[in-house]
Amino acid sequence: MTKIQGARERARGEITTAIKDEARRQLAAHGAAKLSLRAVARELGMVSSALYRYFPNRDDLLTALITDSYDALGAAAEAALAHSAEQGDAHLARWQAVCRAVRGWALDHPHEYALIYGSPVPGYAAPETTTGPAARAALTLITIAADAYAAGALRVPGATEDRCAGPGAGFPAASAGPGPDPSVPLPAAPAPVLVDTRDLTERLDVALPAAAMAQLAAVWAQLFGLLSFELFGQFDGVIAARDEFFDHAVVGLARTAGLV
Amino acid sequence: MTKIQGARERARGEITTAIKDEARRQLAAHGAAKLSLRAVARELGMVSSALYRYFPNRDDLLTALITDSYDALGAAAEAALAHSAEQGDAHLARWQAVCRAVRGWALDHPHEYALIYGSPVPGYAAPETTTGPAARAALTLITIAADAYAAGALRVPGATEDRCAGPGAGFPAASAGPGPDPSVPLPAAPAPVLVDTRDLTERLDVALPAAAMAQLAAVWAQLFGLLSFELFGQFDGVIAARDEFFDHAVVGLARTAGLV
DNA sequence: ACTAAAACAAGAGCAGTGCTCTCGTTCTTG
DNA sequence: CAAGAACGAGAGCACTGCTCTTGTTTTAGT
Repeated sequence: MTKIQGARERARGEITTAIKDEARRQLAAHGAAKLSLRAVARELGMVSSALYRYFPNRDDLLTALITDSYDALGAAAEAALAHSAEQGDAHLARWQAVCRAVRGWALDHPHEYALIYGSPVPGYAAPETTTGPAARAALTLITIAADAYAAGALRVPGATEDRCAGPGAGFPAASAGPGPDPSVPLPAAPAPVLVDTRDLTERLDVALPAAAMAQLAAVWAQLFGLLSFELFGQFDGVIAARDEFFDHAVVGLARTAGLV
Repeated sequence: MTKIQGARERARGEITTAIKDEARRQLAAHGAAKLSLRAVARELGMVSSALYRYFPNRDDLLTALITDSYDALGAAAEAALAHSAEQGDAHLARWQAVCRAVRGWALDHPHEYALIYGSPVPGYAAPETTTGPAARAALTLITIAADAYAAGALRVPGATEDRCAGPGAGFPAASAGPGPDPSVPLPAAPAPVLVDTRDLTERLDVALPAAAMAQLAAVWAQLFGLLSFELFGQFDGVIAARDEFFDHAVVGLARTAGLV
């Protein structure tokens, strides 16, 4: 009972990737909304109906492209983190490296970025299978924060006694000056949010206080606000120095995340 | 030579708004990508070709909807600011009111939000006419920051000597504690960014340092990262307490903007 | 008040789309 | 080797955005 199902399955795999490749090409050329099954089939030298043997409908082809995009973004983020970590970069430098990698991938694949972080296609709802790859990129920043927390280099909101509540060496508490210094004791997220983020830390199995995870969730979303504004033309005629603007904003995000 | 061009022009205006209303209805029902000129015409009891007398093509109808959406969002933000200001709210409270109003509008009109802040339609480029209404909502937060700056209640990045460089009463400088307190002297944006934002302050005619405007631009984009994540389903299964999460993130944004 | 010109609604038509069904053919497997 | 599944090809349906033509209505100039 050799499970080697030979030429047919192999051909099916090849044709499936060929379809996705051509679809990605059309995506980059004409955008997601104009992605046409017929055009993909025409370009591949097959008839449109034959394509339905591989993808039951257009939305399923889009789903495949979406999961692939999430995976590609996650891989880029993980590669950046690995490279930065093996160079012995500090936490902030790793954070910047990952953010730059995410932006780099987005700039290189604007249509795929729009596919996963832009407006969802109308009737289409992303299936459960996309949540895993979607979390992959976010997990890189989360692990950086968790590493910083373990090293005692993460400011955790709401921690008043010991501002740096990591299990490692304590962070020296700054004696408050005479004036109001609103930035020192960061306000913690309200309780319902902490419930959500505590659940999140357990599901992701990361050693991080719920308050820190709440900051990370907000920062993660805000990062894509920057990217979407840049990619969707909202900064046109407003910000010209895109690289510098992004880098500066990223250290601000690191600050709100509690990173040094 | 009375310029009263009577019934015809009036009818044209009425039909134009009727078309846009029906298009908005279809937008909310089936999404932007499925907006069909034929369906709009059918619902209005006219033939599809007659619609082209009012909008030369589908994209121009979309453009009209986009400008209307920007205007509606801007009006909502301005109304919230006016209402908050006449109640004598502090700067932070006004900031929260405007952000809540923006989110409220977005939640009430998700498809219109996706139209203006989601992925752009493929071949379509927003014309110049959209930049004005697009800036309207942003201007409300900018004026709040400018008011705070005038009142000496805005932390300006890079201002080391007098941390609060407003023309009003000085902000008491906190004596730095023994430990590193990274949050007190906020790093200013790099020079090329400041060039952009200085130009922006001049064009918008607001009395605000370039460094503060750079923070505002980043914060403005980040605000829509939060909204897009919520509206586009990126928070599904992650954050359940949406209101509290948003409110908490908004005060964080106010902090990075320098608001108290 | 009459006429030329502009604006208009309607219909037919074109090229394209997603998707379904049927028809032979080819490959896999018991 | 034969039953059955998978496959490519084609026709066809209902729909789309858009163009062109036709005849009617309203406006504007004399």
